[in-house]
Amino acid sequence: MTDGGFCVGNRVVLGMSGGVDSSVAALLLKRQGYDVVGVFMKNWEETDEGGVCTAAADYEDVRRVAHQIGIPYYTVNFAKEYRDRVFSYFLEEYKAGRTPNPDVLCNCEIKFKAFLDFAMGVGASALATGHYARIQKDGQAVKLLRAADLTKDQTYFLAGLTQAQLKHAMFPVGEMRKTELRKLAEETGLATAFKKDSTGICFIGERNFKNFLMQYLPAQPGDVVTLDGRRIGRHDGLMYYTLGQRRGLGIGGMKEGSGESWFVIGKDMEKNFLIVQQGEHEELFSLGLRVNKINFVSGKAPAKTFECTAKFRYRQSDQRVRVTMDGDGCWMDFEQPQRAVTPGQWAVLYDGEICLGGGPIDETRPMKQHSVR
RNA sequence: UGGGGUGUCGCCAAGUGGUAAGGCAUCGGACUUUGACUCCGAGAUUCGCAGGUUCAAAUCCCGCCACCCCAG
Repeated sequence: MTDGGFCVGNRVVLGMSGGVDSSVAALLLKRQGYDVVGVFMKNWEETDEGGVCTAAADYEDVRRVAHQIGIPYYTVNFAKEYRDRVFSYFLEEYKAGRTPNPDVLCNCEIKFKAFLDFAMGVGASALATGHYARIQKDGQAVKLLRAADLTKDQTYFLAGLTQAQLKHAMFPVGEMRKTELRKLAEETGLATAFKKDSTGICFIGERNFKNFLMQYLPAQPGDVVTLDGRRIGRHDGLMYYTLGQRRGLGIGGMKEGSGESWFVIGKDMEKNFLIVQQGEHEELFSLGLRVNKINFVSGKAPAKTFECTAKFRYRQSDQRVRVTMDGDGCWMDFEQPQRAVTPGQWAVLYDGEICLGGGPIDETRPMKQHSVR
């Protein structure tokens, strides 16, 4: 065993999506001598707008890659678990006017819970995925580190995981750069070598987001208003918009005004107002935030108060913050005002390479208090 | 049915004889395993309508239509 001693057996269950990353993960694990079992998760039953079930095509890719590499492959279905533990939360958050991040929860509840249980149940000593992240052994504990390829780092989505979960996790592609990975896939002739990276909510896929939400959350049209109370448009429902959003407002070319774009700066759930402002101003920024329930990968906060960096949404550059623990949650004060920090999204903390953990944003401290009229 | 003003892409708006700026919105693409932001690209053979002058008009002339304002 040269895997750092995280597992006692030789069997590894690998979650295979049908994408190039998990395909290469399979290749690497196989080459390292593991007893690799590829498993495709089908966690969403519906077809896309075109009536196409993309899961079938993805599973076909899993089959081809598994054949090429010479590993067995299976499929599991956690659609019920996904609906109960992820999608229901997702809808509740939107109803409450927030902007949830289902994929962070999916990792906590599905991939590294239901799926991990499944893997353990079939005798695997570890569960591997194609995530771009790294795990480092630290005594009895494990640390979650950013991926070697910082442009692909996905630790943001893994910040909700615990020691118990990460001790059984393997991220084979975490040390690779994406370009190297593509090259390896191509050289090996993997069927997925040139497959386009997938985006969209994991397991649900790319959609016209608004139309998708409309299927579950009926439209509740209301007024689009400015801070001084002018009604300058109509919206289809507050849940279809997020803070900082520009497109889809349909506001343009008014006689008065600066000619700049309009952005969503707030929602008045009581009055069903979508509050917008022209141009990027203080009302769009916040100085701090609160997380009511924060997870630390290590199991506990590093200190009562500490400084580190943080991301408030995926692919944002790190920002310096001061964290002050408060019960199960904490406050974060930003060194620099941050644009469009949005409740429901995750605030994820980093200490250099180490992902410390994170939690969903519950409230923000606006740079400038504002309310309509 | 008196006077004045205005009609240029969905909206705002340059352009006053030389062959339709720009902004917002919209659409397409890139980026992206959330939702956004961002970036790139596209668009009026046509200037309320119909004639006329001119080598050439959105820009000049004539008529009509629509809207606005002030008077009544």
